[in-house]
Amino acid sequence: MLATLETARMGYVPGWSGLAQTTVEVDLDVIEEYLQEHSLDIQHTHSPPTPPATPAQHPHPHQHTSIIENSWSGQYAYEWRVNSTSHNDEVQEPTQPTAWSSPHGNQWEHSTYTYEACSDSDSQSTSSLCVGYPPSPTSGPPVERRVKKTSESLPLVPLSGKKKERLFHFLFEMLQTPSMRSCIWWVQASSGTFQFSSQNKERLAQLWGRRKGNRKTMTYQKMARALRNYSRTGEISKVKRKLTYQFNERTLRALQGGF
DNA sequence: TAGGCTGGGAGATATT
DNA sequence: AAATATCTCCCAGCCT
Repeated sequence: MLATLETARMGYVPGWSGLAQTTVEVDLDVIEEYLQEHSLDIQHTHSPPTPPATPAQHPHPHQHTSIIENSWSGQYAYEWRVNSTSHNDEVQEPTQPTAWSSPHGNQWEHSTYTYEACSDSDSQSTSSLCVGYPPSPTSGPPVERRVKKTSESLPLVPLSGKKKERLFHFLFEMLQTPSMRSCIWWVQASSGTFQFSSQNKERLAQLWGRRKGNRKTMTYQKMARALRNYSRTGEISKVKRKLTYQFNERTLRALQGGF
């Protein structure tokens, strides 16, 4: 378990490279149960790597696999260290799970939980993004809007006290999680453009709500409202394309750890 | 018509 | 304790 935690926070989980192209469905009940019972414990149930498959041809819709849960200890300010310099355009190559560290050498803990695979018809293009990776540069340049407080609010530097995980952290983490690609994926990783699955966006929202410990169910609509608030700070902007948003450059760099 | 987008605004909670 | 930040929640209206 410790080894798993260690490898997770080091940005590597065995078996991930093979999971990268698996389209899965999040079983939120399992996640919820897990989160309730093992908020910090590790449960790494990893499925054998499966060959790339589009949702339509997904062979094992209930296959178990693992994703990373950032339990967000909140003890220290954070700084992302994501190996991102090799981002491909259009497609996010299977990458290592997000890992971040505090300036004190502490790193956010990750735990893994099990969930079941899912299919998403809407993400076919998407999943093909994952497997065949058709380009989707049509999203065009980000829409610049409103006043920006920009990255003043971005925790690039050590902060004192505790910090809660923010939505864009969560989204970035999900984007780094290959098995979440049925819910969210990079349209153009190099530009920070990402898209939600119209079919699984609610699942992702629910996952966010549960991570935050909300009493009521989080919905995509509410999550999107929070995303729109980011347009005021400039951290994320809406792209003129359905369910598509874009991290601004500084936010993306900060998340990637590249300056 | 449905699904998605937008923005106002009040309220809750965490952080400074 | 007060101010501020960051959502959360609901709503109405618009767009495609």
